[in-house]
Amino acid sequence: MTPTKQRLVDAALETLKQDGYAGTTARGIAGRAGANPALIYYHFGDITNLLLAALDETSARRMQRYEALLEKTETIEDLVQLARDIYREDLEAGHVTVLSELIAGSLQHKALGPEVIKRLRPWVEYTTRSIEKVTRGTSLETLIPAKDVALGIVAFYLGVDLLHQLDPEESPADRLFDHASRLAPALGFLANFATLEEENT
Amino acid sequence: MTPTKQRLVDAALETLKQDGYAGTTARGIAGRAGANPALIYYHFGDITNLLLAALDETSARRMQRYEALLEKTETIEDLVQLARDIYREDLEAGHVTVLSELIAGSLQHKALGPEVIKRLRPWVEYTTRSIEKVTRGTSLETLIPAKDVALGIVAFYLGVDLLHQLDPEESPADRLFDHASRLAPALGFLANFATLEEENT
Amino acid sequence: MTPTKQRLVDAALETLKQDGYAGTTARGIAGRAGANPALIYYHFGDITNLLLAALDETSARRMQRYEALLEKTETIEDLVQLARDIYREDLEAGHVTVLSELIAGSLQHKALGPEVIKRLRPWVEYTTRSIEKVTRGTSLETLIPAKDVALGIVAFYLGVDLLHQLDPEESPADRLFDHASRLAPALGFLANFATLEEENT
Amino acid sequence: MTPTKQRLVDAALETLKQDGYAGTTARGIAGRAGANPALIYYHFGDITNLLLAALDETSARRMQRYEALLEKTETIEDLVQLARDIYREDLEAGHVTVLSELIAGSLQHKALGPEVIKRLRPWVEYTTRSIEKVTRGTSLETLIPAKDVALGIVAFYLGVDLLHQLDPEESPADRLFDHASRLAPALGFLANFATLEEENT
DNA sequence: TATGAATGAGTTTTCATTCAT
DNA sequence: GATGAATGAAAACTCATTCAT
Repeated sequence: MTPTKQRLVDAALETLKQDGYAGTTARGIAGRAGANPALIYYHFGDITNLLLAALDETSARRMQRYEALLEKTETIEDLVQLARDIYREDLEAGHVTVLSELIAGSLQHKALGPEVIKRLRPWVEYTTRSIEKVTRGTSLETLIPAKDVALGIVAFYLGVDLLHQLDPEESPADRLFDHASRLAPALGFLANFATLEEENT
Repeated sequence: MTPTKQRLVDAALETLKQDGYAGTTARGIAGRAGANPALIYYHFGDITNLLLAALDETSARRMQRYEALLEKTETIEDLVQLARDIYREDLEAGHVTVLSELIAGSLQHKALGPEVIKRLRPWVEYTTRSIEKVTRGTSLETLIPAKDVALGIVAFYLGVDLLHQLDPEESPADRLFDHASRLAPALGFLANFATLEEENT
Repeated sequence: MTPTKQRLVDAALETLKQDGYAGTTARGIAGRAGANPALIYYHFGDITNLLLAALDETSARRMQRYEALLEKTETIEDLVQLARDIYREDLEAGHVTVLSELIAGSLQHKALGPEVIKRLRPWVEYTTRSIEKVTRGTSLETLIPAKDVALGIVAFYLGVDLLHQLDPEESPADRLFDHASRLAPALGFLANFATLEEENT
Repeated sequence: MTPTKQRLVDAALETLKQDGYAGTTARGIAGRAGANPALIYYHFGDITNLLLAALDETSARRMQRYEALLEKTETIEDLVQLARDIYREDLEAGHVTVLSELIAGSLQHKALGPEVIKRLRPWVEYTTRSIEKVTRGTSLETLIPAKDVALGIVAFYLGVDLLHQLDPEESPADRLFDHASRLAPALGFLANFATLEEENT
């Protein structure tokens, strides 16, 4: 990847984070990249392609990093910690904002939707795998399908990020993670109870 | 409110739902309302004001309706049902989409943010009250502050709506509500257990 | 028609004549009309629509005038004179240039072709009628179908105009009309001869 | 001529035929040639030069071929047949389209005009020679100057091609050539008659 | 209240062309 | 000879907004 192409990708990410999808223009991106707007079309064909390339890049980088973190995750307590680490990093870096802005924008630019879906799928799978890993062999495994929980968690991340865009002070996530950490051990107990319940049914 | 104003408000909501914040233009709204674009400026000053007026209206209507539903909500099981009813109605009517698009758009139009916050607050309060109502007197009351849970639930709704905009087929919420219904009774038990835990700490 | 709309139409015609299809731009037209380029889109939707509106107008004006001339045309000699009068007027006013440039441009803008065809048809019909009028009842009537000759004449006009665009000095038409005037009486004779020929076959 | 230059020339012709002058761009030509756009400037200086080189080439090829055909042309009937053969070949190969598009484009690019005139002249001369050859010694020789007729025929070819660009189905030429074949013998007779006429004047 | 016309700044995108390699 | 990157100008078109009526 040419240095200029890279700068355009970085600038596109930055612009999405700062100005949102509706505020992301070729001029804005090129300006931030210190490049000529025409280069966007030379390198990417159109703006949407650049935005998707940017999403690809940020996704690949994060996935690589988070796969490493998943390696070391074994227990539910670990998982809560992993979720919290990822949350912090993503929020600060604005990764989820890029995603939520592209989703919001996909109403206007219908072609965007399917492309974003493609790029969201690995994250749902990652989350599913994470859940399966720590619940495997425990009774939690049968309580709720990991994939459903995963989708719920992804939705939750997106929503929290929206709230954070709106009001960085009022972000509920930190406190919720505190509570989750506290309750994680109990979750194991609930699992057993739930299993008994089901057996009694 | 004159009929024209009303038509503009309705058209603004419809446009936000269909085309997203980035695709919402004066012409588009006026066209849908069968009105002259200049009327937007005559009646609302600018587009943003119209969008906020639209958010006000849809919020007021829903709040009135949902307050009534809350009246009849007494138990956790009722609450799960209430959550599910609201979710269905909101999703189908696109109420949450209006909100999430305005939040996404608030990155571009910075003045939008504070105004949206103001209009989001009643919903967090409503959710808080709902939780408090069904947990009052139970040990759940002390487990997690209702307001934190409420913010989490609002975030979850926003996120689910984003996913639904993206791919209406893959919406996770229905299945999650099923699981929640099933687990609601267990939640009561967890509450007691958690309380014991805390007493033991 | 608004004065501004009219000025845009006139400016579009003028621009097509002076700068050709490839040199016809929104700015150019608006500049000549002393109007804001955005008005083209306000009034006509896009440039192509304006060009077609211009073609409509110039066609309507000419058709009205030339119908009047046709009224007084009775003999072959009259017809040659009519052809010459129309040729002079069209060439000087650039009417045919508008047409030939739009035809040339229709290779680039494929949607243009069918629209131009529609607007060319009345001229072929006019020419056919003219020929039929002066040959009706004579043996020329059976010699060559009037419609074929008409299409040939339209083609000839277009070609002459192209040559005239290229080199106004070398235009062949004036001399050819002289020859035609001289030979017109002979044409009557040829007609009879041809008929005899056919009868002998 | 290097293979690349040749490919650029061929691609330029093809682009003119397919997309017209207004649709002919450096990228388009280079793309069709499988070459880098910069090569156009390396080899030809600018686009216009390439287009003229292309016109030169196609002209030279056709002229060589058509000179051979002229060798065998002796009578008026032969000439009508020659005209028809050339017409068919040119129309199918798009040779005349190249010419008419360049003429149409010369309104925009004023420098194009004189260059195209230069390259058109040999065709007028070729046509003049053709007419002179078959009329030499006959009374037709004095009827209309061959050069005037030649210009008229060239104009007609250009016009027919324009109509053919517009609507390949409605092309009038085939039928007109049929009529011309039929009437060619009569033309000889007209010639004599005309001569007598002139003598009587 | 309502409208049609108008505007200026902005949008995405394309273009011919240049240049370092 | 050939290439990929780059550029500045200009293209078509859109937008929020204003204003006279």
